[in-house]
Amino acid sequence: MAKSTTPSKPASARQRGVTMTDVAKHAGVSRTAVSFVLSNRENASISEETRTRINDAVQALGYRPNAGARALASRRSDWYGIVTEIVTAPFAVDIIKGAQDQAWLDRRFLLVAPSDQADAQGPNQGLEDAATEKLLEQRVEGLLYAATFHRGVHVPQSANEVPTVLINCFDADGKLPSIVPDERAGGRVAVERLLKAGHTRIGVINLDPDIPAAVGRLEGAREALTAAGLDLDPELVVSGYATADGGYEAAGRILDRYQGEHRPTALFCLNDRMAMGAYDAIKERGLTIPGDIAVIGFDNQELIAAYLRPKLTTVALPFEEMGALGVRTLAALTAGQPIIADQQLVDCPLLERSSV
Amino acid sequence: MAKSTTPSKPASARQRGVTMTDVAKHAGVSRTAVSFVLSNRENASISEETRTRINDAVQALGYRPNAGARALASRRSDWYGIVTEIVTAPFAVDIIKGAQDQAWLDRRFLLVAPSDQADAQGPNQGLEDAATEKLLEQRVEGLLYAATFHRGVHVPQSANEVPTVLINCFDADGKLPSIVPDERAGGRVAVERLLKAGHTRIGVINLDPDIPAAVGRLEGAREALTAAGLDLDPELVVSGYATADGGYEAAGRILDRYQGEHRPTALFCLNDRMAMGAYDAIKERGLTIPGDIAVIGFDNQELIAAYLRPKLTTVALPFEEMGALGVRTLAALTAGQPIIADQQLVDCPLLERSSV
DNA sequence: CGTTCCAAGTAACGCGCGTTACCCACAAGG
DNA sequence: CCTTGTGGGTAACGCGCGTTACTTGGAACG
Repeated sequence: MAKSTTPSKPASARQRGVTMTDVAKHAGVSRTAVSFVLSNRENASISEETRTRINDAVQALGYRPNAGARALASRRSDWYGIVTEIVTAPFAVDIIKGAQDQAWLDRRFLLVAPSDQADAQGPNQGLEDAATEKLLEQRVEGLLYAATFHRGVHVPQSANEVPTVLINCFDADGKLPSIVPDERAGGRVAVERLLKAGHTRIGVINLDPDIPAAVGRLEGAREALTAAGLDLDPELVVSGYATADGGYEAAGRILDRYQGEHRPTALFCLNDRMAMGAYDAIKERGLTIPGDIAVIGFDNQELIAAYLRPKLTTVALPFEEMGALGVRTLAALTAGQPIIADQQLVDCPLLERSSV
Repeated sequence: MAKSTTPSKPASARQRGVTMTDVAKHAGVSRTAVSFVLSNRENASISEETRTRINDAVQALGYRPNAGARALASRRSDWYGIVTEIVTAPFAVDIIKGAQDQAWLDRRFLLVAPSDQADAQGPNQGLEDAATEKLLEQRVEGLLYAATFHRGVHVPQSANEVPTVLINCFDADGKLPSIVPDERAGGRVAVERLLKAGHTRIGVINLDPDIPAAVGRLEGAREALTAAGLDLDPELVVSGYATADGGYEAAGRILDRYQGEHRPTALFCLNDRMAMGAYDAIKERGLTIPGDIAVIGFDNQELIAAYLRPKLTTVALPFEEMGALGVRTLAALTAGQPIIADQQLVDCPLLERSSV
C-alpha cells in the first residue's frame, strides 16, 4: 500500500495553484508577511506567533513556491546552464555529476543542454548556439561548457553575456576561465610509479601526438625520467589509434622489436582503451602482467580498468572534481569575485590496482 | 580573433534586459502587437509591414524572450523533469540522451535532478523527494523517473500531482505507466542467434536470479530452446556476481566440468561484464572465440563490447529509445491523451560483432 | 448619407512573487 | 500633553509577458 508514505502531506496539496495569497488568507495576514517569513528576511519584524501561524498555513495548504515567479520578481534565477556534448557522447558524464552535486549543495539548479561540437559537420550543426540561446532565455546566471576530451573549443558569442567557465576544454581564441586536468603531472606520476617499481626501460603507447592530452602526458613522463637521470628513448614511443585495436597493434610492434633484456619491462599506455589492447598483445606472447611486463594506463575508465584481469593501475581523470570546481568558480564569478586564475589545473590521482 | 563569429549579432545585445516593451517602442507599435507576432498567433490581424518592422526591431535590439515570464503568464512551462540516479551512477546515460534529444525536438526543456535511490542507506537519503519537490517548484509539466538498471522502485507521493512516466523501472506499488526493455525477447534473440550458428549445447552465465533482467532473459532463452525442440539444461546454468570476476569464475566452472563433446560450444552471458571475464577464462584454457566457444553478451556496454578481442556480439539495451519513448509518452499524457499502455516493452536489438 | 463590417491594432488585467514605502498603535521621554 | 521612536505589520508597484476585450479608421453596401 502506498498509503504509508508521507502521510503528513494533505490531500489538498494535490490541487495545483496554492498561492501565497491563499496562505496569507488562511493565516489571516498580508501576502507581504508571508513573503517575509518564507524568504527568512533578516530585518523583518514579524512576531514569533504570526510566524508560526504562517508556517502552519503553508503546511496545511501544501503550499509550494513558484520558482519562475520568484525568479521573475527577484531577478535572479539560481540557475546555471551547462552545455555539453557529454549527453551525446557520454564518456565524461562525471563532469555533470560533479557539477550537479555542487550546484545542489549551493541550492542551485543545473540546466543541461545538449551540444554536438564534437562532430562539427554533423546534422546538428548550430545546435550549440541554439542550446546557449535557450539557456539564456531561461535567464541562467552563468554558463558552463564541458567537453568529453581535453581540447580547445570555440564558444558561441552570446556566452559573453553572462559569466562563463570552461570544463575539460579551453577557449581557443579568448580568455575565458577554464578548468582542465593536469596532464603533465599525471604523466609524471604514472612514470614515477613505474620507476618506483624498478622499471627503467619503459615503453610508451602514445595517442595522436597533437592533442593536449598526449602533449602533456608525454611531457610529464619525460620529466619523471629526467629527474631519475634517465632519458625518454624516442624508439620506445609508438603511436596508434586511441582504441583497443590501436593499443594492441602498437604494443605488439614494440614487444616484437626487442628481445631479452632490451625488451621494455613496462608500458605506459596513454589511455585505458589502448591498455586494454596492450593486455591482449602481452598475453598472446605468453608474457604475464605485471610479472614480465607492467602496464599503467590513463583515464580510469571504470568499465575497463576495474574489470581487466589483472585490474589496471591507471591515472584518473578528475572529471567529477572538475565539474564541482567549475560550479564553484562560476559561483565566485557571479558573486562578483575576481577570477581565481585563467586556467586551473586539477590533479590526476594515481589509482593503484594490480598491473604494476 | 573571435571577431569573425556571428557578426550579425549587434553589440547592444550584450546589455541585458531588452524587453518586449523596448521592442515595441523601437518598432512604434504596442507591446501587444509584438507579443502577437512573436508567438505567431493565428488569428492576429497584423499587417505584413508592421510584422517585418517588429521582427527588425527584435533583431536590432537583440531581444531574447524571458522564458520564466512567459511561463508565468501562459501557465505552461514547456519543461519536463527527470529524476534519476544515472547522474550518480552513469551506467545508462543514454536514457538521458534519448530523452533530452526528444524533448529538444518537441521544443521542450529537460530539467535533470539527481537521485540516490540506488543506495537507500546512503547519506543522501531523501534526496529523491527533495529533487522531486524542486522540480515541482519549477512547475514542470511532467516527471520522468529513470533507473540505472531494470527494477521496481517507489516514487515519491508528490509525483502524483503531475503526469509521470517511469523509464527502465516500474512502479512497485502503483500503476504509473512505465517503459522497460523487453528482456524476454532479448534473451530469445540471443539464443536464437546461437542456435542459428549451429550451437545446441549452450551454457548460460546467469545473474542474480531474482532481478527482472535475469528472470526475463532466462525465460527468453528457454523459449528459444523450446522452439528448437531443445531443453534448457539446468546443469548448464551457473550464476555469479555481475562482474568480470564473476563471469571468469562462472565460465571457468562450466568449462572445467565437461570435456570433449560434452563441453558447451557457446556461452550466453547475461551481461557484458561477465562476458568480459568469460573471455579470459576461455582464452586461458587455450580455447578460441568463436572457434571453440562462441560467446554472446547482453547490455552492449560499448566500452567493453566494442573493445574486447574479438569484439563481442551482444544484445543491446535500448536506453536511448526508452528515454525518447518516455518523453513521447509524457507528451501524450500532458496533452490529455489516454495512457498508451500500462507498461511498454522496448525491443533489445541484437548487435552482431565477431564472437559468434 | 447612414449603417455595417472588417482589418489593424491597443488598453488593461493578471500570472505569483519580491520589495519599498508607508501606516498605526503604543510606550517612553521630556 | 506632545514628540519620538519602535515593534508589527500592510498597500501598492513592478518583474516580463499572455490574453481578452475594446477601439478606430476606412471600405462596402443599401
